[in-house]
Amino acid sequence: MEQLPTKYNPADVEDKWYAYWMEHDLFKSVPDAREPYTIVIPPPNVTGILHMGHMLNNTIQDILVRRARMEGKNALWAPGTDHASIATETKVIAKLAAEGIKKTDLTREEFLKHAWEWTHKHGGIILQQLRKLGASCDWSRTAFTMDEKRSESVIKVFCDLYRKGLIYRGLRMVNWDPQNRTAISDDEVFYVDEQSKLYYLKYYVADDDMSGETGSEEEVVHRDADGRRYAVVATTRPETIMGDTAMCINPKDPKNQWLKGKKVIVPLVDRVIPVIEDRYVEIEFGTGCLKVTPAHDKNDNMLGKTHNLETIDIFNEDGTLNEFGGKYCGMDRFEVRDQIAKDLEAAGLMEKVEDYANKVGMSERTKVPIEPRLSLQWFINMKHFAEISLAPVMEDVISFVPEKYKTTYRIWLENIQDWCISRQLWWGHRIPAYYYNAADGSEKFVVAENAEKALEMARGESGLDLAAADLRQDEGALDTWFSSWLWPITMFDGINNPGNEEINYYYPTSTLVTGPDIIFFWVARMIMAGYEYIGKRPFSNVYFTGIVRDKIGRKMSKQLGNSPDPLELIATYGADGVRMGMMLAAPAGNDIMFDEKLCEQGWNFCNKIWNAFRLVKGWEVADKPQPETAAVADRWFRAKLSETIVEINDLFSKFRISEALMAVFKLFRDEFSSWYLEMIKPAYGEAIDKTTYGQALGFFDSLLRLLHPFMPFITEELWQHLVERCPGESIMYAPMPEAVSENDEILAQMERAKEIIAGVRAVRASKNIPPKQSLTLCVVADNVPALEGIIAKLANLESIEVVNEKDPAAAQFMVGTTEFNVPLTASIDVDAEKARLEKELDYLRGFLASVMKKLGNERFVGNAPAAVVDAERRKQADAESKIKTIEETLAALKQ
RNA sequence: GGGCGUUUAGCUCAGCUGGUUCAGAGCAUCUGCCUUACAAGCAGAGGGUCGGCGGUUCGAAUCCGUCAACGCCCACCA
Repeated sequence: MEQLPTKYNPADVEDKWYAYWMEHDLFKSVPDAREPYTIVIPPPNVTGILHMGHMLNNTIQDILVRRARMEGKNALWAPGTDHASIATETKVIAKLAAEGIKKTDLTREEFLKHAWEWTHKHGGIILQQLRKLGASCDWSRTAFTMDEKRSESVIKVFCDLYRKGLIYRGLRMVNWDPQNRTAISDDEVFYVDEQSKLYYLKYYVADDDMSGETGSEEEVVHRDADGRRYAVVATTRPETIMGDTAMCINPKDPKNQWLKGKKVIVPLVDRVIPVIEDRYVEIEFGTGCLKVTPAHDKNDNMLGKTHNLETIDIFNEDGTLNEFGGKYCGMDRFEVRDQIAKDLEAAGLMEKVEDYANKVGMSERTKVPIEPRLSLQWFINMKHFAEISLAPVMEDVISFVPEKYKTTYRIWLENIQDWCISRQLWWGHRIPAYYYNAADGSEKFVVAENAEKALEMARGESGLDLAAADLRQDEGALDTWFSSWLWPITMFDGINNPGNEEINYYYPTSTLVTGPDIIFFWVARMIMAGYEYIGKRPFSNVYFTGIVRDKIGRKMSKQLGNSPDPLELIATYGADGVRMGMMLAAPAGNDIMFDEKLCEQGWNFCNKIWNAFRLVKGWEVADKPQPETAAVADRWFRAKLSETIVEINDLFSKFRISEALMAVFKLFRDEFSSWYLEMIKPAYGEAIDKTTYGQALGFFDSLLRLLHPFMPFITEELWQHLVERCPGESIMYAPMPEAVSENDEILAQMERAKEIIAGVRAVRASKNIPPKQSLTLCVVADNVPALEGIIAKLANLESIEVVNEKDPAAAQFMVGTTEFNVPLTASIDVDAEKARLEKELDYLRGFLASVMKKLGNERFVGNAPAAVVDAERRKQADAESKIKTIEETLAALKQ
């Protein structure tokens, strides 16, 4: 053991132990009689790569699962990936584009071939990366949202919900992503502030009799040089005027009363549209006149429905204008905006242009502005799901950590909108709807698990002798979240094979660890699916992690380049160091300010553990009696360990994982290394007794086990070398240490002894006395402090003496109300000592005054609980005693 | 516009149902040490009127009100 290097090198051990764990199938779980502990991984995008968010998230999951395993539970961490419909399709399109291939030139089959190639090439890289982190997933179960079992489940669920009437097809305003040419759900839209323009357009009155102003003086009537009257409409989207089918005013708007019942002419387009009235229009905004484009705005669409307006869709799927765009046909919507502004200006139809700050809805995936668009899509009626999923969370059947997300969850459910689940994409689960022409020529459809069944149904419903070729399957795919919401169920094949052994055993899962950004997308919907299909919660706890930010609080992003490469971090600091760094920065529920220095701290700690191990294993062991100090040290550390275990258990129960890590960290570094090991350390060149050595190894073993969930690699390495182990044995299955009886007395004695030792050390520091020079400690009291031997050893004292008289020439310090003197050979600096004591005295007198003030207050003494009053009396006595001692010392110094 | 949350040491945070864990931890800083495991370390030390103001109370970092700053979520007036 002596030849162990003084520095810990993670690279020497990490891959070795991961291979060992795999080789011995130690991550594997099958149902048995033990209590299960299940975590399903939030499936990362199949072609994604590891980022810091994954590091945090997966470190937490691994800590929880490793701990559960050591607590004797049958722990399973089930891994897998998500096909990420829109994200992957976007990437594949980009890759093909780089090769000069357009998606539109490919057939569905050809495109999917490319997509699968891409998936196989990049798929699962992220899972390989997780192994570097030490993730103890049962890889034999690796699932994919688009593999056979999961796909079958998704289609089944779609058909089932359709038959239950919870899925319907409808023509609705949806968020259209013109780049990917697909609808997306409301949740996939994000709004950005944009500095844009507000264009004021002139809408001339049709068939104007040019009569003078009638009505009130408040009316605002515009006239051109010829006296023709026009209304002014403010809009941010002049390019949509081709789709205008009305102008709308508020019936109560005094400015615009004169427009009532009139018709106006759409500028440039020259189409005549009616002026309608609706209270929806804000009188104060712009001119109070609103152009209504029912095809291209959600609210306009509502107006259109109310007022029976015509709907003119002027856009193609890709955001260019169609034939209704007239001369702008074929141009992109934003080009048209610029061009039409110029044309309006030239035609004298633009009153003015103002700067205007507004928000624009963007597609989360492609970052292009979404286009509200009327289209036929598939929806889930969410009312039913909201009903079954609200109570469990509000009543803590499923507990959210931190709790604040309960409110977020409730509000979302209370305002829930139907979920648009169809996407005009190819990469994903294809919608199992089949269209055919009925006898009257109209298009009908059936929903079925497969084409054969669909054909059968279509024949039945139509009465026609349809052939397979007469059916056309819906071209669209399902929203990715429509498969993810089943993840905790389909992981155990609970849809295809309800009530199977695995679903019965592993479901409900224990804890879900995820980010609050997908609380609606995923967490809420899993709860819905869980209750709908299993009738039980999908998980007991949801732990929401924070967002990983850089040390100055910016979100990590590729653009900023402020996101470190996780694998490089692991290469530099070791997985254990990085895991500790992540956890140190991650208090529950807060965003984490990641600083690489924390990983360094993690590695430093590994080094500390390593060197403590070198020390202990380097001792020569002899068969000789145990010294009293070592026996005391053993009793004390046993109590300290128990105390910390209780604390850690409590912290884990509250998911305060970073605090639990801090507790183990301090236990190891401060209590074990700095105190315990120093207490039992044999004198130079001497051997340690067998008893103490065995106890020290036992403590080391316990500490490694406590640390293992946080730092799996170094703990396995050292645990294996601590004593002889059998092949296949692993700390992964060593039981988590449990608290034995606590011994409050020795803990208190030790805390006092530490203060005394620190007092002597402070004297050494201030007087420049080398640690090697032994000293005498005088106690101005009736007896020697407890744990005398320990104090003498750690403070390097040749004796501890009880004295009645204080020694004015000695260095002095107090612990509690007891005074200690350290006689010195050299004379002390009287002035400095006086100044120090005066300062102390000032503080104590102030403190005493505040205590006396309280005790002098009748209402305090009368109203406060007796225990509190007693405590104040004790403070008083202590302070008085200390003051007396210091005054005496000062008096002695002045002589 | 609506809601939620945050504000405590230079930084990141802990302080639950008011009073001996009440002003704490880690990091950073300063001082001294290459002490026979570790200088990636050890031993000491300094540092905050707990965002402002008001209130309740014998007593407030803690409860209430109010203001301010910041963050997040939802909605989306063209």
